[in-house]
Amino acid sequence: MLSVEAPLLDRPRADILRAAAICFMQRGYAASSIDDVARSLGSTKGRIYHHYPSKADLFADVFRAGMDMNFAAIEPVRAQPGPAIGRWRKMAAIHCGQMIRTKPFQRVVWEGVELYLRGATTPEQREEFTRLMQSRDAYGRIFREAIAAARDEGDMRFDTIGIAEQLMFLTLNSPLFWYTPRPTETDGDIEAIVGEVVAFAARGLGAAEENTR
Amino acid sequence: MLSVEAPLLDRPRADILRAAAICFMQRGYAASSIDDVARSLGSTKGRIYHHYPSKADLFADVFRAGMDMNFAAIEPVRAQPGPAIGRWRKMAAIHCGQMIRTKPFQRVVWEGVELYLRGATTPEQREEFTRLMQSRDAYGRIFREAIAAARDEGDMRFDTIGIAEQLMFLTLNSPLFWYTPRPTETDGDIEAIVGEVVAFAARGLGAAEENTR
DNA sequence: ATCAACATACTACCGGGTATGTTGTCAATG
DNA sequence: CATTGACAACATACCCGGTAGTATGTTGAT
Repeated sequence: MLSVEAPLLDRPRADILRAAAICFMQRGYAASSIDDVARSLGSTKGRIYHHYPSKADLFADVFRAGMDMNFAAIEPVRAQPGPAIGRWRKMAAIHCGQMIRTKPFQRVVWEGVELYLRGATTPEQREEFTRLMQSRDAYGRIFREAIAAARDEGDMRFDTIGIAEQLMFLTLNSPLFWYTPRPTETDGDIEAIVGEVVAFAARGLGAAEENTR
Repeated sequence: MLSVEAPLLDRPRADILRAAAICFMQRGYAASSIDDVARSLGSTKGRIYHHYPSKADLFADVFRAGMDMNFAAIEPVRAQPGPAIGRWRKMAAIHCGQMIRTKPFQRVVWEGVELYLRGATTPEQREEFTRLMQSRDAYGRIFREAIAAARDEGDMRFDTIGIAEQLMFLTLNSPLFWYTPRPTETDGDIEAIVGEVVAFAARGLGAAEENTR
């Protein structure tokens, strides 16, 4: 599930990506130095600058990898037939699981969105970031259309779709901010957490109590 | 509502606080420079360092001011009699409104919590930050006890109280991340947003549909 | 022998912090 | 009532550590 290589075919870059993701997660983009990332790899800057032209490009590639993993994860259930609410429940559970299992990458995605919205990008980086944001928007639209369809089918009810989408994503993303892996943790433990989060989001969106599965 | 002076009695510091809050909100703590804050005040570093010994202390004081405003805001309804769910609904609405109306300060509180949890503080600052975190925990406990009581009274249902508290706060805090003030906005518009957010959180916590008021 | 994949050494600059002016106010004093 | 001295509230000038980025080795594989 943490396959950075899959859409990459590029082993040396994958190691750098993982280390960078963890570094950016721990200290944030601005407070992370390239030397930090290199040190956590037991290497030096030269290695990183050989593969990435700048710190911003490295960050952007972590962002991209995170989004790629998300798209890949929901792909199997994305076009599944049946009522929208069933599709949404599966997609939501997968997405929430991604936040837990690939947390470092997803925190970079989160911070990347914030950096973009704050306009904290140089004009050159702006173009690359805009592409990444379009990717994220496309991903968001999949969920938005699912809950819109579920509302049309009478399985959800909420007022403003924009607000509903925001609240839904924040709920599903919330493990990014409070989940910390425990040594003895099993897949079942994680699924239990995901279950609670998805249940909260579903009820919040006005869905009935777990009729679909 | 945006009275920084109230618990301060110190006008010059209040101006610095506001400017710092906005700066920290826009670029984040690490990427904000003291010169940035000073520039936004039409001044220079000297002014700020005359009132605050370091950047971290300035940040901590913005944090403190934000928490003070939150405590003051919920004070009137905090010990109100009647069923817990009614108290919670009012507290939740007030808290959510705070996120909108005093957004710059609340984003600093948010980032302060993150910095603390990441351990991105020097040993000296650690002590001050610990006090601030205790304040925030005390604030959180007020809400936690409210939803716990509401569950005992049969008006809410959820499994893990810890997760429920996290999801509740993230939902109520969410305007921090997507709300942007519009020029033509009225108090009614804001209250409409707050209403939707609180309704989402209430349903998420398993409350019935607005029977209490 | 060439080149990818690094390491090393170096530069330039930004930003936190400090040391040192400058100015207005206000209180005490002769 | 004018003077002076002290101090708060800043501004200016400077230092210095850290960091992004670059330029230049070095080495192993093909």
